[in-house]
Amino acid sequence: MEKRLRIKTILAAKPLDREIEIHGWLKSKRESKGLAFLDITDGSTLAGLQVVADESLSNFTTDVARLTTGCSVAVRGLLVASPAKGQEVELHARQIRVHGWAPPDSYPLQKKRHTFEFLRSVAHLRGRTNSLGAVARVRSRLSWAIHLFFQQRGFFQIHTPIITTSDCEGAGEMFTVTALDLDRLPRNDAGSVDYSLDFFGRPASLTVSGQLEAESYALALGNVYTFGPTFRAENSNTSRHLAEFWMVEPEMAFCDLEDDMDLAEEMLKFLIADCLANCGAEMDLFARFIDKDLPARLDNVLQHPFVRLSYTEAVKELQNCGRSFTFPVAWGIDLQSEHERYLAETLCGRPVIVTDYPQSIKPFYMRCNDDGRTVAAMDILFPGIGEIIGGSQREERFAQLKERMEQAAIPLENYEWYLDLRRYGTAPHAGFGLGFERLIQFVTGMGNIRDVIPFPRTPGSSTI
RNA sequence: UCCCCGGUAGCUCAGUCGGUAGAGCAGGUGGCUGUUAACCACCUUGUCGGCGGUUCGAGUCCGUCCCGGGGAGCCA
Repeated sequence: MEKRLRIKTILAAKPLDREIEIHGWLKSKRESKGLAFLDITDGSTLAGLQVVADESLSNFTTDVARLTTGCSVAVRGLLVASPAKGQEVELHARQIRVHGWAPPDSYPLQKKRHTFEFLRSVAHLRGRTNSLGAVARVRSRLSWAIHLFFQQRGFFQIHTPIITTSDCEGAGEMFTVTALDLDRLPRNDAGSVDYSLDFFGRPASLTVSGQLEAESYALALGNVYTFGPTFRAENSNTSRHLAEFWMVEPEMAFCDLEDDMDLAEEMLKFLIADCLANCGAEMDLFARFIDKDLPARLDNVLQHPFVRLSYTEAVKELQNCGRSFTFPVAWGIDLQSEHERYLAETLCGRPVIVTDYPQSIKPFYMRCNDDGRTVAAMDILFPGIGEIIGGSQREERFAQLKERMEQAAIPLENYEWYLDLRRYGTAPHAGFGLGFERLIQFVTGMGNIRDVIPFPRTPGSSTI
């Protein structure tokens, strides 16, 4: 007898008229006289397996009749073709053992639709629902597909540090990491905290980006990528922001902005296509229950080249489109959500890459263009979700980089190592950052980023 | 952080002009040899987010705080 067969395997192989054993959770139960139909899922796939139980089971009245949604069971029986509509095969139980009960007066999940808002309050259980389980499987697949994409192309994964002692990485508020006793902080003569007594002998934080460290290894191994957690202490309360999220950051030596954009576009299309090919059941669920337009929107991304337009062109389009925006458009301003939405959704109707932003609104490490007022930056804007990728060609020229850092008041003493990359064997290089959860949002159609990560961290909220 | 909306049974929600609490689902009991969100009958379930105020009377009106959602800013 086959033990511990997973339902995904059973539904694919359909080992008919064989005795098998499954383990899973009861999704729903339907009873007639002396007969019960149990829908069992084990998490391996969206679909459940129908188990047919009758009174000949020794524990039919003592156990089987008392089963409710959420109970975990082991079922041993014969897999047969189903005589009724709705499923191809079913398992005729010869033995049912209860692993664990789920008292219905306290178990929060019911045989009905719950709001995502409610499910967030039971984050430790919500993976058992169809939709959140599907999100978890898609997330896992996308994670794997990211490694596939880069490894197939000869990129090396670099584990950049989670704890950083760079004062400023130019990407938002940081979480402090300390081993000091916060109730009894050591002070120096000036009255400020004496970090020389802290664990690292200097201030430390959680990383807001692995880019700078990735640059170091790009200038050693050529093509590298990072994929790990990232932390921002911004007080952002939106459906697109987390305090802890996962970011993918490729970095390539001997690579310009054009190559960077090509890679980003190829990667996004690869990831979407991979998900459609390998998570069919989950994608069908999202199309049915989450967003009816999802298949068309994904197909639209796959079928067309992304529109590429410079910031200067984008500003002209926005000024001449005849719309009045809440934030007026002028060359030099940062594009607002309403502007980005117009570009991606109305003007182009597909992903747009906006390039060559004004130097004044972008970080110091982006490469200055020959015009002296723009930098070789690119943002990829997706319809419905906004910025999903931000990238640039990096400033590889020592003098120009040092000047930009001084202008931006970056403490050079902490970045000598970064300047060394330009002092010794510098090379043109470029990279970008992809917000992993935003990608999952786009692929699944899920509206709130808190529902595409198992245990979301947001301002004022990190239950579990 | 700002703007808007919301918080009523385990869940999803209704609750009129201020007059004393409702439905569906879930759960329980019974019925039905094959159900598919099973069905039929009956039954159970309340700190109306907290505190304060107005009123003869507050789920309803006012103030305030807490929590959640949507949007904005910032970003990925």
